[in-house]
Amino acid sequence: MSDKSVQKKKYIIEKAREIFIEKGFVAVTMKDIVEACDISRGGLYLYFPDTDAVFQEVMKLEAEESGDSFSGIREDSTVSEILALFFKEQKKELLHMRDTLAAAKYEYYFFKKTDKKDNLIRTQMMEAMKMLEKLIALGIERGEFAQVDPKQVAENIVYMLEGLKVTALTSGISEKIIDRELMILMQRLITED
Amino acid sequence: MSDKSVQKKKYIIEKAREIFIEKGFVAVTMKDIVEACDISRGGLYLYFPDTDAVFQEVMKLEAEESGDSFSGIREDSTVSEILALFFKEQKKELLHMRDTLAAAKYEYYFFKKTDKKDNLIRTQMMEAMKMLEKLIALGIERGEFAQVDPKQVAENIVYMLEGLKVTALTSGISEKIIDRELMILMQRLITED
Amino acid sequence: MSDKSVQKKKYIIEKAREIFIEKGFVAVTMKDIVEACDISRGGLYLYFPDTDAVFQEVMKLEAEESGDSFSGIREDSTVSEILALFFKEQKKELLHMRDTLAAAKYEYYFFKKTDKKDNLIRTQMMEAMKMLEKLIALGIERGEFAQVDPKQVAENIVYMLEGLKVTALTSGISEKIIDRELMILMQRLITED
Amino acid sequence: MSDKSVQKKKYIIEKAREIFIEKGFVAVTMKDIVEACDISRGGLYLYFPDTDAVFQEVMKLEAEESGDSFSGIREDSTVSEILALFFKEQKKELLHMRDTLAAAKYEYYFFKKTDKKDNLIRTQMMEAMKMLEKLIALGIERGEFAQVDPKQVAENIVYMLEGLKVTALTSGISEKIIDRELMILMQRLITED
DNA sequence: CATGAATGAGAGTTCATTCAT
DNA sequence: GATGAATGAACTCTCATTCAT
Repeated sequence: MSDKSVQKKKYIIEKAREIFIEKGFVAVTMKDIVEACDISRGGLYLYFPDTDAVFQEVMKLEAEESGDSFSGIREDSTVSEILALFFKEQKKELLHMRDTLAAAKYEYYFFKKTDKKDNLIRTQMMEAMKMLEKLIALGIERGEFAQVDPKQVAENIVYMLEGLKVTALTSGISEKIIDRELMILMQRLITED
Repeated sequence: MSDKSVQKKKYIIEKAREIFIEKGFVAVTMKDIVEACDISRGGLYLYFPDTDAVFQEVMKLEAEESGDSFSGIREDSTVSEILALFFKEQKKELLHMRDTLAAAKYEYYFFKKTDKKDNLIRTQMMEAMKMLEKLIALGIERGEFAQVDPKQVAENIVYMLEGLKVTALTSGISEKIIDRELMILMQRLITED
Repeated sequence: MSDKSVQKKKYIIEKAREIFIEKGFVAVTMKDIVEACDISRGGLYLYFPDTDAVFQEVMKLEAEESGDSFSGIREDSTVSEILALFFKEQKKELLHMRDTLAAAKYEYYFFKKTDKKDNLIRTQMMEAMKMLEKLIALGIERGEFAQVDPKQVAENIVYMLEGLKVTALTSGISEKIIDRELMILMQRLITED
Repeated sequence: MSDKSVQKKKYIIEKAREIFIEKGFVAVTMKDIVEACDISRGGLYLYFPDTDAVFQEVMKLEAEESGDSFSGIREDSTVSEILALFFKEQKKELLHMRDTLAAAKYEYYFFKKTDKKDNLIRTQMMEAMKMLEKLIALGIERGEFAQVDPKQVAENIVYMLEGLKVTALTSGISEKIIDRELMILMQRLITED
């Protein structure tokens, strides 16, 4: 694919992303994307065969870009500081769930009979779990955290975050509650059981 | 509405429920419902103007029927027993999320700009929270539970349950993990902080 | 299907027949049929899923209607007279092949991987062969025809008629030639070998 | 046109031929040809404006190449031997009609309102007739054949061959029947009337 | 010459919705 | 009330054809 093609494909993905955020996955038509991108009817099909393919690429792009996280970490940060940063990011996301692909992703995976292996939500949850597990283990090692089971606590955190996310999407969730729940999660690490 | 009409309406709602479980909310068409019910195209419109209206009634019916819960509670049950029963019910649901309206409900509320007041998910979460809060307060009063903040713990439980539910829907969740997470929730009530 | 539906279906088939005569099979679109029938886009799909289905019914109707042949036969006709009538019909058809479904049928069967059993062209050829065979056998019995092999001559006649038909369609064929070829076929029966 | 151009054009024609054999004439698109040749979309248009033009050239090439027939004829062959060779060639073709352009050609001429002069099927039929006529006349002269009307018998043979061809395409035809029908044609020349 | 991205016309198909019976 | 035929809007998808490079 030529350089220009790559650019155009990326442009389509970015435009489509906005639509998926707004309308979810199922409700989005190829026509919606065509109109958003202001390209011709057939033009879109040069790049993607269906909305599914577009959505996959949208998710892929997002996954790549989110790799930039934790850029604010300094070498000499304590584990608590890093974790605090992680929760801060999570809070930011929770406050803007409506401007996020989350709902579309949920929709997509609710009804896709997709191989468990290439389930992005699962993959990202697993990655988050592993990252947290390592971090917690390190915190325990350094004496910052209580003697908890790192893996178990990591999983617990991730499930709770999912709960907060989906609640934010369906019912809305206040900053106060977010703060409180995240606080509980953090304290559990520090508090002696 | 005549008696026969009431019956027919209920019949439609029950058939439609199966479709919403299978296909979610957005993907379901009036045609799907007509075909599932084996009624005439025009016939459905006598009862419901669109899928939205059908889905609302499906949810309403389900809410009414789920009121039958806690039927297994005996007068002399301890609070722990009641809570255990509640978690047992939750576990059962978590193991069969795919045969549940949950995904359709999420889908529905993700993209409905609906009045916060008639958001059934919210309502049901609130009810669950209040019920749990009272139960926990009672448990504390009776000395069964530790001195926790009933409201806060109730909310925490509900959010975690949401997290497990949505995870079950998108990625699947093993019985082992369900057991463990529910166990953690229960222990937190009993354990001395 | 209601009486009205049956009427409408027949109406569609008749209109479609004209189009198939004009354009063959492959080139005809559902849109062509819709426009010829002056019905709505979706309307046609209530009756037929695709052009293939329409064409099948067109052929079926034609097969039924062509059963009316040989209505001019009298009880006391000689076999020669009957055969002459048959050839007269064939001549009439050969002179108007362009107003016939023949080309569309050929097109249809050239590229359809259809079960040999439900191949209408084949079926009709076989029927014609059998009919001719019986007739010739009868003619021999009655002493009208020479002692030929009825089956073999019948087949020969049918293949030759196919040859004349397809030639008429691709290159045109003059009445003179038709007369001569049909004459040869007839004479072969009468002439002593 | 440069030498390279000529080569490329021939290459396209050969590839296109395969497609026309497989799909007939009407169903073939410029895209089909482009893909079969693995050339650029625009590239094809440099050589041919539409499928019609491609098909014409395909037929032209084939006509030229088929001129190689009768290469097996020796100077001292009898007319019967030459005719037998001709029928042998015909039989071979009849047994492999599906790997032949015949169906596409029929399709093409069924619906082309083309000038009778440049109708290749007609031209080729006429040539075959003339060739046969001469051959038969020669056979009669040499005393190999009975005193038939050469022109009339030649035409008769050609029409019958058309009948067998089109039957082979639509319904299939067994080797046994081919043999018998060709035998009948030959015998008619030899047998005394 | 050659490429292949881009366009837009047009065919296929599905459904929400209406309405005569 | 109930039916289901009919309509037409909306979407999907494919190609012939053009054109900048």
